[in-house]
Amino acid sequence: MDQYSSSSLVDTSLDLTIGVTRMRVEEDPPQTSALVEELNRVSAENKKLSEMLTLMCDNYNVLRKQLVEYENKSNMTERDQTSPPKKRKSPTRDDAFSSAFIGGVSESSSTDQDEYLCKKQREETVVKEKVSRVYYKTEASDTTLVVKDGYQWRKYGQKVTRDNPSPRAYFKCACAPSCSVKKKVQRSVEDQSVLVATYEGEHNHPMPSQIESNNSLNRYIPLGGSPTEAAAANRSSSLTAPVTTVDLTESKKVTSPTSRIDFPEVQKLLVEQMASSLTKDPNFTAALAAAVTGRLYQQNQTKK
DNA sequence: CGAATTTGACCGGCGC
DNA sequence: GCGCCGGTCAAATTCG
Repeated sequence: MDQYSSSSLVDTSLDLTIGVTRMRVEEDPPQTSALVEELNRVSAENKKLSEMLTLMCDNYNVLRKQLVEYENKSNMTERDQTSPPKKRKSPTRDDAFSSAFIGGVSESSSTDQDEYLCKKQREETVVKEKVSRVYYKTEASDTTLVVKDGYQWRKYGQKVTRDNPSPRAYFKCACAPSCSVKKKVQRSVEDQSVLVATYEGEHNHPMPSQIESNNSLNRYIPLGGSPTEAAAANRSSSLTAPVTTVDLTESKKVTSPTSRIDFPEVQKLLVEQMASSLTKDPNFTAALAAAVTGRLYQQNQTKK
């Protein structure tokens, strides 16, 4: 989580200024100067974007800090309160944040007087489930509800729910009954190309096929965050370009299979994404080609 | 032929 | 009490 926030440390800017000054050759034909100008403009834009990214990261850090403070405060006040019994609500209908939050409360509180709450907590302790939600980006045309997260799952049901036209698939861990983790997979209402996987419980065994999940051709990228965030990220990129966003909703207490991705891997992925999106940009390739030819041209001139 | 998936039936919680 | 809805079961079907 915080590891993402440190993405501000990742230098996302590409050194496009290479050779720009040296490219000012004696003759400097009008085409070259135009390209150099374009290159300058692009590097300025790149610099501006880098600054914006840094600013965004700073803002994120501040917001994150405030969220943590708010969480702590809420935990404190809820423990003090002798709140009236609330109507039971299905945990699956809660969003990721509140579910994780409720889980946190049930773990930490032990001094409640209210009989109902005690009973409820006992129930929750018995269930002892940690709920986390992960968003995966897929091809929009891909109709399967299969999420390759490294674990093996057995599908035991599928249902069309009221709030979402796309069906919801129910999975149990293949190691069941020894591992009682469950997973629900459904397409996001907002963006059909985003799969929402809700994990209930924690695996009591290691990931059986980490390599498979990494090398799979049908590579799913955990998006995290909200569907809107994921959808927005999807809109801003090509369909094939994988997108990774920061999961703002997931509590540190909640562990999901995808949250185990260590930072260097994320960093590598980011670099790959940037590289692929840049190489797909015709403007960038044109500018790069111009820079290279310019450099070659300069070398030829100096040799003479 | 066994394992995995599909799909309709069933069950329990919740709101009215 | 009844109906709705999400979740689960298990027989039928498909797949390797």
